[in-house]
Amino acid sequence: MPAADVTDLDQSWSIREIADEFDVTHRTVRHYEDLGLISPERRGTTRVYRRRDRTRLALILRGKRLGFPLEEIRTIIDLYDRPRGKASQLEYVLSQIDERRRDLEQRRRDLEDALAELGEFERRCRADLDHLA
Amino acid sequence: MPAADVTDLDQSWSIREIADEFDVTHRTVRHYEDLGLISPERRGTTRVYRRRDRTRLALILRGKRLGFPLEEIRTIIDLYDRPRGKASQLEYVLSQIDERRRDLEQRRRDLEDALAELGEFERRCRADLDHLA
DNA sequence: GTATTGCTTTACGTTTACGTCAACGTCAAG
DNA sequence: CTTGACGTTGACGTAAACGTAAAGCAATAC
Repeated sequence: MPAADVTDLDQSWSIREIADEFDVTHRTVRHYEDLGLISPERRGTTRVYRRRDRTRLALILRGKRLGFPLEEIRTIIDLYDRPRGKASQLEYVLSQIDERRRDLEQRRRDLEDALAELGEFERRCRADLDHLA
Repeated sequence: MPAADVTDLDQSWSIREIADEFDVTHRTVRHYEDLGLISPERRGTTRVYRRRDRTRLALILRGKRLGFPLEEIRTIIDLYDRPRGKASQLEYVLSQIDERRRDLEQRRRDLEDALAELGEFERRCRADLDHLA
């Protein structure tokens, strides 16, 4: 029996299907294509999305949740996909990785701070509440 | 001798001073005021920023680094500042805190995933590089 | 057949987050 | 007293990230 799940390399989806699945509109998906973030195959004029496109879309959406602009997300995705046969290219990619990590770690610090403050605030609120009872 | 640092409750700053200090433009600061995120005193027509405004600005900018829209940031700041004398109000605040925490924790998961992927990618790049040498 | 459904492109509209003038007040320095 | 430096309020511009409407092709549904 043929695999019917996502691990099937030959499986494909329509724009509506992946849009629904990732909970975005088809317009959004096309917008990402306009910006060069995904480039689905075409069957005639119709877009055909494969596993690779799903992976990219997932990366894009996570990047968005993290607050990155689409252009920056594109450079990140391109970084992952860029050919890196020569040492000089690899060195460059490694430097980019380093830059990205710094960015992400700054965000993590901000996030931890925000969560800590939230926790402290909650503690005070609960104390106030206890005091009222 | 009078305290000359930020802990001085009476200290105040001009729009230019805090803009420079937080590395934003005065236009940005005024924009935040238009949206009701900060409301500095006025000496005549001139804006006067105090410690409370600095705290808010810091919160705003961290929110921005985390990718929150300004309107959402306002609801968060208002949450911190809202009067919460009655139990019903405290309950509401606590529910809001819970919602915010969920959001932040989702972001943290995304962030951890992104960092993990980046680490794995770096590992592969370094392996490729070693293989070339 | 025609009608509906789903895909396509083109193109203009909208919201957010400011940038960028313009036009003016005000206060200290020269 | 005029020149700057810094402040003010509009008001319009812009880039990003889509939304939305128009108009058309193409296959299935009746």
